[in-house]
Amino acid sequence: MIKALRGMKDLAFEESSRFTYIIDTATNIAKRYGYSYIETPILEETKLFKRSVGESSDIVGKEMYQFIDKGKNDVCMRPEGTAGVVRAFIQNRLDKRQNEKFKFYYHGAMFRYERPQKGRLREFHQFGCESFGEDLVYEDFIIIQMIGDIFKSLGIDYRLEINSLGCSKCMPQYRENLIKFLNECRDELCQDCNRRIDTNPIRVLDCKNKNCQSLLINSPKLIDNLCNSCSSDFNKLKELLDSANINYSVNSNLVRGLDYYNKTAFEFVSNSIGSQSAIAGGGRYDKLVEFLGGKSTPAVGFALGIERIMELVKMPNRKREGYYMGVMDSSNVDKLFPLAHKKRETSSVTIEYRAKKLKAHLKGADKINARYCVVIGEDEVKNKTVWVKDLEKREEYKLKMDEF
RNA sequence: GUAGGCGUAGUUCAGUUGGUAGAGCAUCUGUUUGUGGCACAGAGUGUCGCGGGUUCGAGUCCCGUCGCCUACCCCA
Repeated sequence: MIKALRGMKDLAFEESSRFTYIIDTATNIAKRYGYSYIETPILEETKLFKRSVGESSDIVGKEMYQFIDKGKNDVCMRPEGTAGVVRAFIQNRLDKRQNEKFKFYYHGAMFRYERPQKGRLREFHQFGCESFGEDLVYEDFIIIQMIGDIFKSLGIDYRLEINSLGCSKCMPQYRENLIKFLNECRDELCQDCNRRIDTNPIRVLDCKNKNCQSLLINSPKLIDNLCNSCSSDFNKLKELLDSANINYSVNSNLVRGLDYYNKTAFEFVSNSIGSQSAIAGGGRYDKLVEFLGGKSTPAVGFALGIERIMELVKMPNRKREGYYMGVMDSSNVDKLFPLAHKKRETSSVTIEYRAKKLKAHLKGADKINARYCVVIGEDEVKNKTVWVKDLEKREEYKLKMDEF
């Protein structure tokens, strides 16, 4: 038997309806916040991700679906969504329209070659938003509020953690201080952290190792070393969240996995889906557009992990909907087709081609959760009528075929 | 890549010290005339993941292999 590849899944029935429900809900809310849809290719030049996500990250270092295509291009399947959107933003010269704001939402498959586990697949799906051209911290707040709206609408409980990663003024200095601190306790830190000190020292901060965390209690904190601008933006953000009654906690060790973030960083976390608990993450990335060759443009964005959210979402109760049609004598099936076609202009219709007893038809209609069970039997043929039962109201009636 | 757990019917699982393969759910049919969800009765379905080995005999024991799940790492 041919099976789907490891870490790749089919979604059908109840699962696929949860999947589309999440996307529909997020889409509606994003539109209300002024976002419009952008579709970008799954396959991109490998360079794009190496430059944006960063070669020090595991995503680029060892998790990409990367290959040489038949035209000898070094390509890879996107491991995340932001880089492609930024590339499209620059390629379409939107960066040149400096006073305009652009807001895009997207959703689609992302690929990372990792060992699958709960909440982590090799092909997974994200819904995300990217806002370009706004450097005011208000936009950071509005984006967080929007994610809050999406989770509220989906009936999902979450914890919000925020941090500031500083900017090119305050980060380098902090980074040096941190490296100095880490080198002092190097021998006591775990192996992974020792590697990270050289590759990406900021990442040591969110090491899960308990021993490392206890050593880090005394590490210099970035939020204590922010420059004036970063610090006042961060305070403003907290103030806005407070006044909007959005609960959050400041996690000074919160680091984004991708290198392009600066200033505001946030993560929405759930306690009830196992180890992979981040259900949304994002922040500001003011340098990325310029870094990818565009004109300097501030930007903020986020992404939701759809599969992780699927574990949490409470679906609204499914209502009875549409028509089920059947006959009691096989010679009459043809009579259903024009009736069904007419109803399909506005409703969903399922036709049972096989003749059955009335009881079996009612069961069939019930099983597919139809609102109406429509049956043609002996009497109906004689009188040119159809028999209709409203399965919800439990009422039945007969209609002339032409009036149906 | 590492560690632990698990692979038996469509599905969830049971299967005692090795002795011809089981249950619930689902499906289909019936419970006398054309009335759903409930109840009752009946029916079908298996390369016991795959390959070796031990044995008169293996779902059960041993070895190998593949797959799935969870966790580490990393991240949404």
